[in-house]
Amino acid sequence: MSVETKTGYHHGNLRAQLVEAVRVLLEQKGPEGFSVSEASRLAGVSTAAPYKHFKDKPDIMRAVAMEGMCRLRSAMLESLERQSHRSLDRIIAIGRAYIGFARKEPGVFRMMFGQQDRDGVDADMQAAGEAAFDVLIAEVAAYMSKGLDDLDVRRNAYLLWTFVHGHAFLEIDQTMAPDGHKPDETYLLETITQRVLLVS
Amino acid sequence: MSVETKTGYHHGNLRAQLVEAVRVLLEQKGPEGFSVSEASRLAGVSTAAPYKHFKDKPDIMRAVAMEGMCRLRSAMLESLERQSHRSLDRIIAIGRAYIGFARKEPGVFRMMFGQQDRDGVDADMQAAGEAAFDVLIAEVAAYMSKGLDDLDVRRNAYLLWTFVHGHAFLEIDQTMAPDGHKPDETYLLETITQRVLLVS
DNA sequence: CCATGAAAGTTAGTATCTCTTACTTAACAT
DNA sequence: ATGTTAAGTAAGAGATACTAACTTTCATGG
Repeated sequence: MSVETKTGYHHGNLRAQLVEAVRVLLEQKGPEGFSVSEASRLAGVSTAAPYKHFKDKPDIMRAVAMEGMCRLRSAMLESLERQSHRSLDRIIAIGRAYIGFARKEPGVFRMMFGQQDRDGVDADMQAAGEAAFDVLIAEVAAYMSKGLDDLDVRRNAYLLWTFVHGHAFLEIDQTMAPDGHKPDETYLLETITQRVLLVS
Repeated sequence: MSVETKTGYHHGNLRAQLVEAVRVLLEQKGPEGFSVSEASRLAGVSTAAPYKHFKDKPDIMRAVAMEGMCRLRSAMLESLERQSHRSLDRIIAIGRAYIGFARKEPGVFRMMFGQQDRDGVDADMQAAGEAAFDVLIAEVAAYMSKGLDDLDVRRNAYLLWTFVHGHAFLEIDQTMAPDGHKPDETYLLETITQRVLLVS
């Protein structure tokens, strides 16, 4: 968790530690509020050192986003372990994991999605995003007893995803009223899951 | 549309023109890719001039976001003009306007939501966001023949909003597959509107 | 066991950016 | 006319992103 400082001349672990430092700063100060220099100081190296591992600042941000997307997928998978086979609860659990991640690391979460730099998204990032989405697809397919490529499976999974994604964003950007107007999250998850999966 | 340059010593319209210049640059180069200096040059003034109108860079971004939120609300309202009274199509039209705005100005759209700077969102921004949401609330209330503060109205409106918001984001961040997997938008809007409003 | 090449640091420096200070211009109210 | 003040400018401090050129360390083959 803490950012360990280096020992000798060679750091040995700088790349990973920079990503971690940037992650921490991103959450603390927001996307505009921190610098590569600051991350370097946190890691205990000179301000030029990062450029041995990354092309430029966006390249670092991409690495942070990428690592976040992998962790999101892991969290989604993990949430399934405590759920019984083929119940709606499995899908709700995925939604909770997704929203939980956004709440815990809003800075990284936003970075994971707002990334494209000129003509579209990085291919690796897109693959990672699809891998996370595939976790949901698999559960929806299992619940509906249909194949992974079935059109209704993909449609329903996408509907569920848009809902959870939208709620996660509205939750971390507090554009909604301070709370008074916002429905209970459990109610939301159960309702939307039912309306998407039980009606069709 | 174009950024007119100033005439005399006093610009006369600098504040508005800076907001416009930043808006253009934001769409062209992304949130990290432009500077206040650049916007100043676009407007034909010195790089110090903006600070007569804005406290700092985040203050400018806030103004851009604010102006965007007002335009979004206008677009939502406008979309209703062509719809007959009390039909589901009115709600679909609002969704289309919302998604259309995001697609047309993804940079501003992201800025409108990812704004909070330390302890929450600017109060004005929050009010503007709620004003936009209120357009949807009013239509849902009318469709359901219930009051604006009815719990079911607010729940359903929020469900619809999360869906459209999530879809808008996934659309502009192209985290999904290039198109192949993405369901048709008209299908999505109609389906979700029906499942939220017809089932309950 | 040593030489050598590459990986991964460093220092120093450039161009640019944000924002401040002190000064200047012009518009307007009285 | 004149004084006040809003809204510009110029100059500069401090920080940043990134590059170039140099240095240290490690790993590896002869």
